[in-house]
Amino acid sequence: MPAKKPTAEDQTNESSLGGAIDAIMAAVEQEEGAMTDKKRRIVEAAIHCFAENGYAATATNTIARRAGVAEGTIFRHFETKKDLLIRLVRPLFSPSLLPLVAKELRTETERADGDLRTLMCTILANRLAFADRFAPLVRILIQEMRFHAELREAVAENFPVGLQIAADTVLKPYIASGQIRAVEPALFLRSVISLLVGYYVIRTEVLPAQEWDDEAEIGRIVDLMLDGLRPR
Amino acid sequence: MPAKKPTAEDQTNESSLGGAIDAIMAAVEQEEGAMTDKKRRIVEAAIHCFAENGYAATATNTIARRAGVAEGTIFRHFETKKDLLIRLVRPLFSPSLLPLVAKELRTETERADGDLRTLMCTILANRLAFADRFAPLVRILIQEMRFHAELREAVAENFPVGLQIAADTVLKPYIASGQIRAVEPALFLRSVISLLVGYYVIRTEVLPAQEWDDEAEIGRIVDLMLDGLRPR
Amino acid sequence: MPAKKPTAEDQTNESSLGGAIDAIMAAVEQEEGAMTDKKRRIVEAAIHCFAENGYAATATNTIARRAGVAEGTIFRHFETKKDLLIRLVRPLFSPSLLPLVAKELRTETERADGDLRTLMCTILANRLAFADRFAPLVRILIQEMRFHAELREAVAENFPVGLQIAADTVLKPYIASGQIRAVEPALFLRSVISLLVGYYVIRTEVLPAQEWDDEAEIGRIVDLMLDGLRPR
Amino acid sequence: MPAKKPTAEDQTNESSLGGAIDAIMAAVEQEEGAMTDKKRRIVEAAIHCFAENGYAATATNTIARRAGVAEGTIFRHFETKKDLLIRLVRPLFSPSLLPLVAKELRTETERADGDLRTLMCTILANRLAFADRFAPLVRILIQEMRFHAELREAVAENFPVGLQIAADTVLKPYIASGQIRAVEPALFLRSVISLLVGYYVIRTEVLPAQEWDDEAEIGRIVDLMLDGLRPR
DNA sequence: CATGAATGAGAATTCATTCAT
DNA sequence: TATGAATGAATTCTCATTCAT
Repeated sequence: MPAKKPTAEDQTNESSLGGAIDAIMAAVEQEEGAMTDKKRRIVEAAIHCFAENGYAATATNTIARRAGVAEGTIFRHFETKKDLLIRLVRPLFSPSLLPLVAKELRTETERADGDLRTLMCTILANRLAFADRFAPLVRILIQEMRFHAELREAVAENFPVGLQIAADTVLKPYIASGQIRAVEPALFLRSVISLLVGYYVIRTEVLPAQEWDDEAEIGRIVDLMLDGLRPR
Repeated sequence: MPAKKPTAEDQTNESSLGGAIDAIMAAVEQEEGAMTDKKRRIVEAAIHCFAENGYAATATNTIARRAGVAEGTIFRHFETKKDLLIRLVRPLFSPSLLPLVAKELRTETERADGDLRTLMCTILANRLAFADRFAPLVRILIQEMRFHAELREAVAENFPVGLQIAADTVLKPYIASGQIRAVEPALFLRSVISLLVGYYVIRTEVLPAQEWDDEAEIGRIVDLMLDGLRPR
Repeated sequence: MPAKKPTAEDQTNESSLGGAIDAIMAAVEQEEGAMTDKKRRIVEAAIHCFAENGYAATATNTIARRAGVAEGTIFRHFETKKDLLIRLVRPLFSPSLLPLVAKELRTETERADGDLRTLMCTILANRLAFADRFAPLVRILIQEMRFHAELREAVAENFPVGLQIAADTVLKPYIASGQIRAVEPALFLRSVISLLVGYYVIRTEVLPAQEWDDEAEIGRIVDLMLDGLRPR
Repeated sequence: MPAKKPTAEDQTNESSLGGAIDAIMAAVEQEEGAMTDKKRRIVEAAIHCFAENGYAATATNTIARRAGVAEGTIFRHFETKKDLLIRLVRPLFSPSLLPLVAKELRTETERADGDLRTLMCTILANRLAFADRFAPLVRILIQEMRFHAELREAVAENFPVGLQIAADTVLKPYIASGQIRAVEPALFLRSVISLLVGYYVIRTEVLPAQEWDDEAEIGRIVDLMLDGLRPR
């Protein structure tokens, strides 16, 4: 018995991904169709490994061990290692995901009932929740985008759509009603995203040990965006 | 050596590092001491390769070929591939670099002569120039930080110092004089950095093909920061 | 599988291990469990190479070529080159081997029926046969012991047991019956082993070209041991 | 300053060779002629390293560091690594060494004045002293002989001479005078050497921690040789 | 579907040796 | 004589992928 037979035990369930994995697996399943148990475990393990060590530094052998399957099994389900990467990230651009976000946005807008501050807080909070839910996938996407044209293209295709939706839904009505100055939509979006991403990175990567009160922090960010640094 | 704004051309041809490399090499040389010609070429090639393809996906053999040296020569100068990575990035935390930035900040503050908007624009412009000058190193640092504890530690050690300097030099005097509302320094810094980084990424990574007018964009960012979205 | 006396011919042609290899492979198989054909061939080739050129001077690539397998295959079955070495030598300390020797000793003792000379001749002859049978492994063990703590430990663990058995089975009864002077067991054992090893080395390493009559030589050694140099 | 400059400090003077090194260096010097300080240190370091880790596992770089010289310096004094090995061991076969031993033997014989036991004890004690004095060289010789034809040839050329001397000086006269039975010289020599080597190995390699009383042990060995195991 | 032994190209690293200074 | 940077072939080990079972 030369090579140790991998077992499910080998899966180090240190689950640094938190409950996120369930939402992700659901999204992946929607893309991939029905999955056998082994395939599901491969996907899960690959997300773990890619997110933690990066694509290039992850051996298929490592994924197999973590998934508790034979190395060959991976290649029964995914043509190549790269194919695995791409199909993992794909759900992020699922046609069912972006419209969902758009719909959420619209609902939030209606609920806020014209109160700009409430609206922005809700939007940011929801985006933050989304990021948390898909954190490992997003992390993989961001890490690997630079090195894989396929991923870049997927982003390029889908991102503008999201921006347009956001601009149309949020920005225009409020500029029209005079509650927001006439800023460029691109600047507005970039700024909101930058501030949110900045907070997200600090919270999860730079100072994860610290206690964070998302609601309060988002409130401060929104206030800064709305009122600026200068005293009124 | 003035910062050279990267353009789309740089993305495609072989030397995407542009003139930046000279400033970097000078900084590296200050850390490493006198370098033989071959060692210099190894450093240069490694920066290129790591920045373009990532650390894990770069073979030492590739670096050697690009540097025009034998593969063994790399290991005469750097104990391991990882050692090479770490010593490349080190100049970013050079004791001669951070104080320099601090000094620049002070000079800028004095020059602005109390005009907040001018000051912030100058600061952002200078930071942007710095990023451009050390772009490849910064890119390597950001890409690899997640995977190498040594890099994270170096950042953790040096970053807070920079923040403190910024807070003391810029924020406090202006809050004292009533030109800035009493916001938390952490929030202020995070926001400024987020907005600047967001712009930098968009400009160099997401839409490098577009023409960017740094001065104007920085002006808009500063206005947003100072006045907020709401009409005054 | 009777011991085959090595001759000068064996020294020069490729398979200097002669028929010994079969007995060895059986012992290795008992330790390693069922082995694939390729693994068996790796073991065989490694024994050959290590015995002939030493561990440090043997390239895994050489072993692979001799075994007719890909180099990678070696590392599928053995974690490192050193692991291969240690697992090769292990059968020499197999729990199934030492008791076997002890049992042989007892049988020999009984058969000799009190005749000391016959007994000692039988014992030496059997030990010589054992050495011949496992010659390559023994050679590897002796050559590499100095450089690998793991091997030394294995010897240190197992050797004393063998000595004790020998002392209890052979020496004590004969001292008790007055056929042997009251010598220290340690001295006795060391002497017998030294004389036998000395003969073995001369026969196989120093003067392998010469014809050796094992039975007669052992007789002379035993006579010397029993009667000494002085005329009686 | 990429590579650390080796200094004399790097010589780990844990001197496992004991005072032996002086006698050896004198012998080497007689072979090599006058030596520069650096060359002497190379020789010393090489003896250390080869004895401790074996020839194949010792890097010239390691020798250089231990000697506190540049790697290139080794090749100024010795054509190749193998040349270094061979010239190190050569003093063991120095024309000045073997006759010396022969002369010692004759002196010992005369002094013993016919008393066989005294003579043999003296001889063994002297041989043991010799082994101790040249231990590292002897160790290297024994370890590497199997792998280097040059060494084997040197042994083959010189060993028989020593045997002949021993036989003529010690054995023949005592057989003639009836103090020793008419045993084969070869058997006699082999036995004495085996017993002595056996003791030496046990004392220095197997149980070096134990306290050894050379004189007493040699006495026991000689008694065993002379009187045998059977009671008289 | 699943396995896991086998592959061989390629990875990082080592090392004896050369050579300009 | 001494240096140490440079070399490039060789070495140990890794890894994505294939394929017979």
